Amino acid sequence: MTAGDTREKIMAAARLTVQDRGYSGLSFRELAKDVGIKSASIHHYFPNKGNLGGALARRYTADFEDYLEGVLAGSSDPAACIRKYADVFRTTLQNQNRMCLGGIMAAEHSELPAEVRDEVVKFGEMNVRWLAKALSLRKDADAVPHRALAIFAAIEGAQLVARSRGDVSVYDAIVQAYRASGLVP
Amino acid sequence: MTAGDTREKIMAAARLTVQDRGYSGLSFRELAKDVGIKSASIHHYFPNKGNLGGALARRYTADFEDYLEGVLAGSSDPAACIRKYADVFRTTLQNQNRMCLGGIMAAEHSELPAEVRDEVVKFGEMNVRWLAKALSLRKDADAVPHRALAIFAAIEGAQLVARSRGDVSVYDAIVQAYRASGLVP
DNA sequence: GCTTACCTACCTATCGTCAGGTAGAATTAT
DNA sequence: ATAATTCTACCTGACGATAGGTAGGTAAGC
Repeated sequence: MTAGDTREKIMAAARLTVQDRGYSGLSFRELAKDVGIKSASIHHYFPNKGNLGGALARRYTADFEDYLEGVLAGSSDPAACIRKYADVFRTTLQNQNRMCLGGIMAAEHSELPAEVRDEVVKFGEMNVRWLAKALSLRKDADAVPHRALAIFAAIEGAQLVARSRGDVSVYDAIVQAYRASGLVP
Repeated sequence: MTAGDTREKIMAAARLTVQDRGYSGLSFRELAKDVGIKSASIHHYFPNKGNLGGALARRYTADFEDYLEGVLAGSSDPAACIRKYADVFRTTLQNQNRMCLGGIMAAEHSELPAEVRDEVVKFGEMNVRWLAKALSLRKDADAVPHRALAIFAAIEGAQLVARSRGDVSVYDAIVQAYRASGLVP
């Protein structure tokens, strides 16, 4: 097997599980079964669950940031960029009613080891930073940092509510209302 | 002990725990310790965890609805009513960084028994119904149902993000931005 | 020969749940 | 009025399942 392959498989499977069942719902035994190894072997790559959770969130943030930078590089229209941003959360919902890793982990805040909590905060900060950049593409934009934070929170909330209903069209309706109100460009 | 007193104590303690650690974080043994009885005794009042969770969410919805009806009875200004609505979520955060029961349970969607899921949906529906009533106090209000849904989602998201940061002022900043954008009256 | 990448086997802790018991209050029968 | 019965509100003590984690072994590759 290629070097680092198993580690990647573990992270990929773990991410999908956490996005569905949360960090608390992630178990080494089930994860090992998904990957095709034994649970003890996961400890070869991640000494403990907190370490795995932290790595997961860090990677999630990095991957998302990469994608978003690409979006920003390909368009200078805030509305178009933020539409693509919202589409990511929509796609996640469509993927078997999954949630944003940062969102589901935020809800689990009090059950999280410190190293995971820190990464969840960083994920949020990255989102807000990017949204602020996207908003700033329009020269007359004002109150950018607060508005970026609000859009991030609103999108997370839309996903949360839509997930509880098990209905992507609820997400669409909410985001549409955000646009109608002027919150989202 | 007064009849029904223990049952009420169980529900009160369980509600606080779930608002902090989620439905998955609620254990019969810890709950029993909080109440001052043995874990097996909880089954005398609630046959199983799903039943307790359902009862919890139902009560949470009813209590909140009672409060909100009072708000609507005391004012005919949408902005004032919805400010009081948002203040409830703020107070919850101030109560040791707790979350709305409906919000935290929504994140746990895939781990929830059907009877709890149903109550979570009903909680959301009640919120949206009330927000629609509050918005309709202004005669020229339009797109009321969608806007009500959007406000509910946005407030839940604001609470989620603020909780992950452990900072109520983040909630305040987000809600302020909602108002500035026109989403929230 | 040492490292890497696994494995088996086990540990301790905790989970929801249940069978069965008990003291006392309430109800019913005589 | 008293005795018999049943109900309420708990208890003890255990069940099987599952959790994260660890010690130590093995087989392959450099």
